[in-house]
Amino acid sequence: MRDTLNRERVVRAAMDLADERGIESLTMRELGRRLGVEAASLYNHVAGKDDLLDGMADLVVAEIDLPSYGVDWKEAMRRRAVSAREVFSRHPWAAGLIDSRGPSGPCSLSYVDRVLGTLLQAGFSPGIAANAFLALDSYIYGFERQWSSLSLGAAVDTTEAAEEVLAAIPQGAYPSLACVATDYAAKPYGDAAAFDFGLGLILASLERLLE
Amino acid sequence: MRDTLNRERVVRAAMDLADERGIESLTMRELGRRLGVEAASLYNHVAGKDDLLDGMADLVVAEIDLPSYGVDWKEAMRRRAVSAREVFSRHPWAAGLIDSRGPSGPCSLSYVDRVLGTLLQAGFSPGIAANAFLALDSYIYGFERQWSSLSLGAAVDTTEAAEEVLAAIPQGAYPSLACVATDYAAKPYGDAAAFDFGLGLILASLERLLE
DNA sequence: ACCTGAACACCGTTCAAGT
DNA sequence: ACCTGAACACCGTTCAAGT
Repeated sequence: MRDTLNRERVVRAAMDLADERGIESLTMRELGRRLGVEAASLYNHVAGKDDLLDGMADLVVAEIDLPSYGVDWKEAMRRRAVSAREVFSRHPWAAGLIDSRGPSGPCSLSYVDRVLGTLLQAGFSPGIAANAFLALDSYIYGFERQWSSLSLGAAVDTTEAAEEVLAAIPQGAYPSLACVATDYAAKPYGDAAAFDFGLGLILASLERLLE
Repeated sequence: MRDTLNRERVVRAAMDLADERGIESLTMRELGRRLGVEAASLYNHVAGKDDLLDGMADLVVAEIDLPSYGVDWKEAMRRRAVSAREVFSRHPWAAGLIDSRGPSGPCSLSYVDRVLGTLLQAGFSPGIAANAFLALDSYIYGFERQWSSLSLGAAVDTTEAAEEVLAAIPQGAYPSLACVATDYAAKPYGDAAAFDFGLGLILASLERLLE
């Protein structure tokens, strides 16, 4: 259909398919169907499914805002963390895909270099910079998957989700969980706010390390 | 073979298979082969592959040491975090499996309840306890996958890994990455030490929140 | 140069038939 | 009660054949 197929269009279509129907629905055959072509034709533009997944991972990393060298290190780390979380929220399959494949693509490498560069420039030693990077990315990559695994399935708003939890709990069992869920139902918050809380904890401690 | 098959044995064998050959090698047919039985026979003990994966997730959570109520909250959080990381290191497929399925099993629920209970008892408000829990678990669940995605593939010791990185980098590109890798090659550290660093950052900030 | 059709080895799952 | 054999609808991938 419309113009001829190429690698870029194939990878983009794969990302859309994964976004809409989940990564487990991403199938060479289904992707071909969506592009109006047989599955076998995709092999003219992509070496195989592995290559397709590599392409998706690299395009996702490219969506994350890189820290610009000018700004304060803490603000730079905050911005790129927030940007990464938004990307992982748009593409729930992305975090798992990236860290099952390692930072191989050129986008990933310059991402790593920029983050480490910002930390070194701020005055962290190479060893601490590496550790700080790992701590931040562990949190960043872990957060969205943790968040979405907690908010159970189909609940429309977050208060409803908390009430679902409460309803599913046997009376009296899990009192602390019930207490927290009740509190949450009264004043719910979103994933952006929750993410900021944990991010602030890590950044505050890093700042103290610098003094 | 040896005795008759049952759900427990099937789930354990699935975990062993996933540990040894990767979660993507876990196949009903391969699992049957390993148990000396046709794939179809497994359906006598397990409702399907989804049920099998649920069983694996629950057994993994059961391997994590629960905090005992007696000890100081910070020490309790540290212990359960270290225990969880060890479990995820033994079972690299576990973190992804658990947070793609949500905390449904009874083991997961008492795990959540105990952690929240410890935080509430320490004096955190329900809202802060929930946020602290989420921050800690995002880090814990994210760490091992991040770590193993960084240490590229086949390097025997960690120094060798760093040298591999350096060799793969085009001369002069990625200077900060090269700097950190060189430093790491001189004095490498293990995953346990790296995990402790980030964990300490989060716990220290939480402690300050309590004052 | 790109696409199709058919094939191959592999999945998860069901079900009648055996013991 | 548990297992087998065969079948079904689905995978990823290859390759000769078409245009």
